[in-house]
Amino acid sequence: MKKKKISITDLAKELNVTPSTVSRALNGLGSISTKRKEQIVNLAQKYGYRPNHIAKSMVSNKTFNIGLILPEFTHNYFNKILAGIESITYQKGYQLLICTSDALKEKEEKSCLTLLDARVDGILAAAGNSSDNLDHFSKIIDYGTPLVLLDRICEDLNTSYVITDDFDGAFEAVQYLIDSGCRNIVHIKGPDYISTSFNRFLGYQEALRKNGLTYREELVIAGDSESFVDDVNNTLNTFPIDAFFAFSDYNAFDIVKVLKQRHCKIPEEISVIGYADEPLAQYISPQLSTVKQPAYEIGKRAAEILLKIIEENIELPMTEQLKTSLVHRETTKNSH
Amino acid sequence: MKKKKISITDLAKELNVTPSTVSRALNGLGSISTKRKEQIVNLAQKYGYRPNHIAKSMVSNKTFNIGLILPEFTHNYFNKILAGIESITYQKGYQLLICTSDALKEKEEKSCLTLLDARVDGILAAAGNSSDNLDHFSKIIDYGTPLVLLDRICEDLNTSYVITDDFDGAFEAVQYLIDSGCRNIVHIKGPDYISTSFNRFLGYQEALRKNGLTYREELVIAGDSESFVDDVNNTLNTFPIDAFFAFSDYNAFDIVKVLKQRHCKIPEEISVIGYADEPLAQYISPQLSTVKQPAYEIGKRAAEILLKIIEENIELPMTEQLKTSLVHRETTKNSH
DNA sequence: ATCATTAAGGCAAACGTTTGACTGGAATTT
DNA sequence: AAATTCCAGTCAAACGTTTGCCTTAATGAT
Repeated sequence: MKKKKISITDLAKELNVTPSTVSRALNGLGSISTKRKEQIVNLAQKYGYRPNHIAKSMVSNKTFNIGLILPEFTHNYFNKILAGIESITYQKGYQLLICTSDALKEKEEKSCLTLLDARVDGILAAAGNSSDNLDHFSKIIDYGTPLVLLDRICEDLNTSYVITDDFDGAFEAVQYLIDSGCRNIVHIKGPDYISTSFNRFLGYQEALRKNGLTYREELVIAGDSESFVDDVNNTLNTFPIDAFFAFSDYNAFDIVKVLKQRHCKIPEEISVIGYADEPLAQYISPQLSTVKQPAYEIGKRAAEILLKIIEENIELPMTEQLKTSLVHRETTKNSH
Repeated sequence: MKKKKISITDLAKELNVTPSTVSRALNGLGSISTKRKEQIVNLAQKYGYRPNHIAKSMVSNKTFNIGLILPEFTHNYFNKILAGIESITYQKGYQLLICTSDALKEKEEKSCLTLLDARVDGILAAAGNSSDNLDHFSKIIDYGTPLVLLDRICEDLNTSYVITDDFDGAFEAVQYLIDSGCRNIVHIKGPDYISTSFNRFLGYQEALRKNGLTYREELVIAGDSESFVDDVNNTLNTFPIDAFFAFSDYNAFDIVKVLKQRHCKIPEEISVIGYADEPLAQYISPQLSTVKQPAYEIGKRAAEILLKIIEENIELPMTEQLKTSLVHRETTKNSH
């Protein structure tokens, strides 16, 4: 059975002083005689007094809790983000209240309410891919709770963001492919309504354009399609493909599998670049070249920004863009 | 700026009733005329009233928060535990307050205090270190907060446990290797200060002993050493090795890589068994045989037990031991 | 017409803490 | 000696909610 903890009032009674005196003694505020203070501190020590954060929250309207909404925890990407966030919140004395959304809009909405009800001081959220509509987040903003969104920009939502430069990451990857001699580069595209996948798509196009290669719609395949593997095979049968740039590592894994089945030489005949640098990338054979997102850093920066907003009462939203880096492994040729 | 949320008192004022009436109307308790009730509910709706959980906690002495202490989140094992826990707590309307300990006793202690200070309804913890001093956990017990420990039993601590049998898991794995004809079995050992790795080490030794094989210190390699890959190669050069039993899948992956470089036939010449069944195990080639820990289940059961203790006010501790299972894939021979 | 019952809702305390305003007395200044 | 300052504390309200007890008025039974 949960025992009643000793309270400031209990201490006050035992010493025949008022709770205010005890509070001030313990917090070192107001003026209290050294003798009294010592007496109070000693008694608190003796009983192992611990302040009640809940009661504190009531009066201060501050919980030192940060809400975190992530789609799931089974992907390395989100774990690293979590680890990054935690490194900051721990240091600053905040606790993390976590919610998983399973990338379902419904659960995401519910999580927002739950966290708001819990009166968290701020919220960090990575919107799942399935929600093209982010109204539930505007509820957070309306209430005035600081919000930092990870990974995806949403034009309509006037809040802070920490994102990686998807355009640039994609551009760099495709530029590398071109530099290493590839000319017929397929892009595996993610859902259109997600800013990240759209930006990678744009980066792909821009890299082609800048190098005088024409963009061909036939060389773009939807990565989330049912017929994905078939589409890849068809494209390989129809065009003289020499490279793939995929929206995600998982798509890239599938492509490597297909190419191995077709006894294609990787990377001599066909190069492959993925996106995210999942740990798997290093373990498959050949090891996957990929665009590395600084997940830990993203979490860290997002937490830093959120706490800055909370503690310095900053009103205007800020956006921070982190750099990706191309990891050259075994599915790409050396560029000249 | 954080806006003040509408409170029960605000609603009460606007309708010239008392807060008690509003509270009862909203909770459907006490007797209130249908008209009044409707009026109150409508107004609450209009203003988007949301109850303040903090205030509720003050009077009920219940937070609907569960504290969670894990060493880290970058390993799949703990993520799965987290996912398992979350699946239960979400369903029962509890929130998770998470703390990472980095397997440091100091942080672990601090986390205990933090969670206690936050007045969580219960705590789930996976102890990270092997120190026999678990005073910080006994503090939780002393205060009467329900506690379920994961993964590791501590004799002195009279509380509930959900564990897997590392000794047994290791024993079974090594027994399998012996049954399939291996005699010179290398063990890749985890850090000494982690009890799980130590127990697996003991299981390895016991399996050898029981089968009349002598334990040889030279066949034990530290998995976390800088020179790990060199050590493996040296051992392979020096002894007629026919199997590896690794403390973790990641070590096993590295070994497979080394063996492939040496053009060793797996499993004909050398067998490999890992530990944990990381998702990667199925993606590498050959697919890794490994000891599967039911991580998701562990989390789930631990959460179930904790909530049972909390909600049914159960006093006596319970221990549940979950079975590991050997997953036979492509890095082990069939046993006779 | 009288008494008992009940429905509807008010009152106030409680949870643990903080904080602005106040007070009584001692110490200091003029 | 009177006026001023300062120290050490007290008082009470506030945060938002719940809940046991009480009051009022209406309803029903006799």
